[in-house]
Amino acid sequence: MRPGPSMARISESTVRRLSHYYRVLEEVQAEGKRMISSHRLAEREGITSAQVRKDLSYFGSFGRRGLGYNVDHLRDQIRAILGLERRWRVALVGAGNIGSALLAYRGFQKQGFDIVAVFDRDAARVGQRLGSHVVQDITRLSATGTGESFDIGVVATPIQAAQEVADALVEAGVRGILNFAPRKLFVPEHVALRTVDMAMEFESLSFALTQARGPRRRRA
Amino acid sequence: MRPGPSMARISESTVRRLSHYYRVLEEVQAEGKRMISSHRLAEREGITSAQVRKDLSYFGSFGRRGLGYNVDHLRDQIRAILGLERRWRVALVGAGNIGSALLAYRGFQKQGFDIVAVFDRDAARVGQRLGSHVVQDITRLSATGTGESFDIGVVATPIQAAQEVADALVEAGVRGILNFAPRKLFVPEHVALRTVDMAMEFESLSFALTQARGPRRRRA
DNA sequence: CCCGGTTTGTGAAATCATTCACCGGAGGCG
DNA sequence: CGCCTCCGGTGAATGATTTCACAAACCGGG
Repeated sequence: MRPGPSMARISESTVRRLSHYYRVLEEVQAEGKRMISSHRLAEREGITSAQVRKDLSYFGSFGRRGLGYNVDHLRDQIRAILGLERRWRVALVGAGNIGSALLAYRGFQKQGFDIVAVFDRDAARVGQRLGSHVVQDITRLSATGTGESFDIGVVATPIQAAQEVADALVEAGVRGILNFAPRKLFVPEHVALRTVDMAMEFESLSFALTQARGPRRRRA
Repeated sequence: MRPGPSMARISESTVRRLSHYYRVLEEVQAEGKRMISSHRLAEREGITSAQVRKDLSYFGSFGRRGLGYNVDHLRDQIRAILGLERRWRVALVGAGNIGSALLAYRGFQKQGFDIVAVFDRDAARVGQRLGSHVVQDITRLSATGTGESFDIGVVATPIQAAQEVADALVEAGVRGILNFAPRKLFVPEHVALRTVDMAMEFESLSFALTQARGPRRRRA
């Protein structure tokens, strides 16, 4: 389970690329290929082969010189590294647009993330069916938490409620939070936090498009 | 419009932080504060004050020594830098879960991003009403493009269609693409690309949670 | 068994991003 | 006015990440 070398601090970007490699390997597997070189893995991700090898080297030696990587084996290794061999219990807070979309999309479940409970604060939504779930009142989060716990909490609420909800999730014992509200959340050291900020992505595009006309673009 | 110094290459992280500053400034404005220091701006984002000052310095000198930044003024400046003074015409491709959520969420419109057309390939969805839009067949993308053009295209399709759709959007003349499909897209040099990969974020959490129990966590 | 063509793993170098540390402008107070 | 405190702008130092470049491993063929 910890096959790698000294297990130094792994950068966030490395982990993100591991996810990408994993997806490419699934594709390549479906294409029936048995081996793949770092070079070909890289070109499908638009990065350099050295980057691929370096990323993998943090966790061990999975390739064979002169041959490349065995697709099945590397996929299994990355799967283990990312912790995808087990299933994760996810609590979703916020049954609005994004929350509903996440719930309806079955792809996460396929990867091992089970949304096992849905909460909302709005009385109009509490009690309603949403897919196979019944929306529970947010106050029941801690109550439920004592009986059956969650690994991960998803914050899909309006911006004003986000920090409060995050606190409640931490209270309920989650060890990771995925935040869709466009603001910085503060959580204890031992809780992992990732944020998906779509407004920010739009604004980043807006910036790029605005710049594009002024100064010359980056080199080829 | 280009108030800054030599206008060096601005890093992606700096632009992302500008978005954050912008949001914090809106909050602070609502609280009625007139001035804010880099230190207080930083602590609301969980970063250092030097980072704030450095980020802003790429674009000009907006503060006053001893006083800090004028909230209204700085907000306006960042708004201009991010290109949020104009409105952007957005084409949405994919009327599934994510697409519908994006359409229903009015927040982007408030920031200047108008979804002006919705496309899908699925015959079952084409022709249906979705909010105030009628879903058009994907093949009409290029046709529409000649008449009225789009600035930004949003790819909210299944993974298999994503590259094809991106190509069609480029063909239709968009200058930026926001991709929600969990795969690397290839677009020409002159088209800006941003990707929101929720599966990757979940996997990144899974990694963090898996690591947490093994080796010691990072320092305080 | 040796040679040539591949491809990994990895220190070293280069590049990129963040933080430090200090100068100088700004106001307040006695 | 003189002094003290506050705080932005910025070059220099540090730190993190990516790329380079090459020795060693591996296979196939003669």
